[in-house]
Amino acid sequence: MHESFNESTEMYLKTIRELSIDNDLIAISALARRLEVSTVSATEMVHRLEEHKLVEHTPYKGVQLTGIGCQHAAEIIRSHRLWERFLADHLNIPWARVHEVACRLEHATDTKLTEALDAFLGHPTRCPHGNPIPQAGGVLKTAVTTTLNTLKPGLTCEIIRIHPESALLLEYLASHDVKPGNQLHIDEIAPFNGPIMVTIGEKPHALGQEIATHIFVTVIGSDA
Amino acid sequence: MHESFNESTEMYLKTIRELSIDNDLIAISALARRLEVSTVSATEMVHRLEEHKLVEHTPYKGVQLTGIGCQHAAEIIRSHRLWERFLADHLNIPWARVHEVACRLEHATDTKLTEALDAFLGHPTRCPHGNPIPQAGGVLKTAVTTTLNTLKPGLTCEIIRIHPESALLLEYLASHDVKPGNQLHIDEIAPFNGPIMVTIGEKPHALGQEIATHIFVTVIGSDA
DNA sequence: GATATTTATAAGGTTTGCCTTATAATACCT
DNA sequence: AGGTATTATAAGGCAAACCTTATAAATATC
Repeated sequence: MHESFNESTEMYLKTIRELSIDNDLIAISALARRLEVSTVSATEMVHRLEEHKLVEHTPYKGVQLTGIGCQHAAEIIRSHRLWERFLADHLNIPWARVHEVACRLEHATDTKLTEALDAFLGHPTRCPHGNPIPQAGGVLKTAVTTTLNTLKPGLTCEIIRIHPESALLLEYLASHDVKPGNQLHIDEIAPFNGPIMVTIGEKPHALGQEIATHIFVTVIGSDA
Repeated sequence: MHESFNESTEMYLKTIRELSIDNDLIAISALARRLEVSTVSATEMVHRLEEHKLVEHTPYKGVQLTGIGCQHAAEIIRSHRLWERFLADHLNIPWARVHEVACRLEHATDTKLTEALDAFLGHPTRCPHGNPIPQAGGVLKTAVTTTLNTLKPGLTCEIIRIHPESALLLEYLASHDVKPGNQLHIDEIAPFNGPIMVTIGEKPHALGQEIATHIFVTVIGSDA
């Protein structure tokens, strides 16, 4: 039970796990999009991963992680989120930046290091962006949340997590006070997939529909 | 002024700097040996580095770092040694292991992260193996030391640093109490490049000549 | 100065992960 | 059922860093 596969392999495993809810099938096209490679390249790589028994590919349907693949993906995500905590809490690196730094560190991190880091941090349960940190065994507990794009005006919510994360997205959200723990009121939703007008801490913000799919919240009240 | 070159490039730069005292010429064969690649591959790579103005190659003589190359090497070594301090002091990873872990982390570390880490650690000056941590500008101060293999029996020394480091070497040294700060008495030196018999904290140890070249000490006393 | 050793170069190969373009197979929709 | 869109495969290529084997050039040694 040692370390890492190579970085590319790890990125695929991690991305598949990030994109799938409950280990459902992920379209290779979606995977390719997120990894910023061509679908041909992604297909090729998926074949390689399949040979290593890390994923299963159902042609024309999608990919999903095998047990080993899933376990390994969890380890990468675990180390990623622990690093994020360290970077944010101890090195004072800005909330929006820790993600991309952790993206690099995660591939240089073996199990022993991950566990040492976890102990140092006092076994945190969530990353700075609100996402749960898988446990050493790969188990992950997710709170019941909704994405902002599914809600109606008049509701007040607490921001719980941002997912999936990306450097650009986090930078944008940080500049609009969209961070876990903050309260948000849905003022209005413009028609034709227009922006969602919200208030966060007295300040109004307009959030696009696509961005809203990354914002997980729990409803805590209603105007009515 | 951004980040890293690729890992391979960084390994070459770092190794050249580690092997050279005072930026003197390093034989490509020595470089190849340390990097565990063929001399042909090392030569090839040196040409590539030369094109990027990171090294200068004098045929049949050796390589040396250019200003930029040297600066970059210093940054890698800086981050390496800072990581070692973090791993040893905060994560309680064993003295002999931190080197190889840091070897991976260093390539995932940019200048901002390095500086944040430096501040967190309180600007340490030496790694756990006694080697000086280059300053942000690349400046490095080395204490006046001798390697153990150059000394005569009857001398008492303080172990100052282990250099160059490698996982195997450190593991061996750790098991023989050869660590910076410890005192060492040279009991006897066997003929024909035989082992150096020493006493460290009441316990006798036999150290090979090659190993002795990695042990830097200062003489603090003599039997006579 | 001749020989042995070290160093450099040339030629051809491998692996990994990516690319593009083109075509074939399947799925989805009306 | 037919047409469009998606997905898969085939073919050919590229760059980086390695490899081996063979030969040539420079240096070191006797």
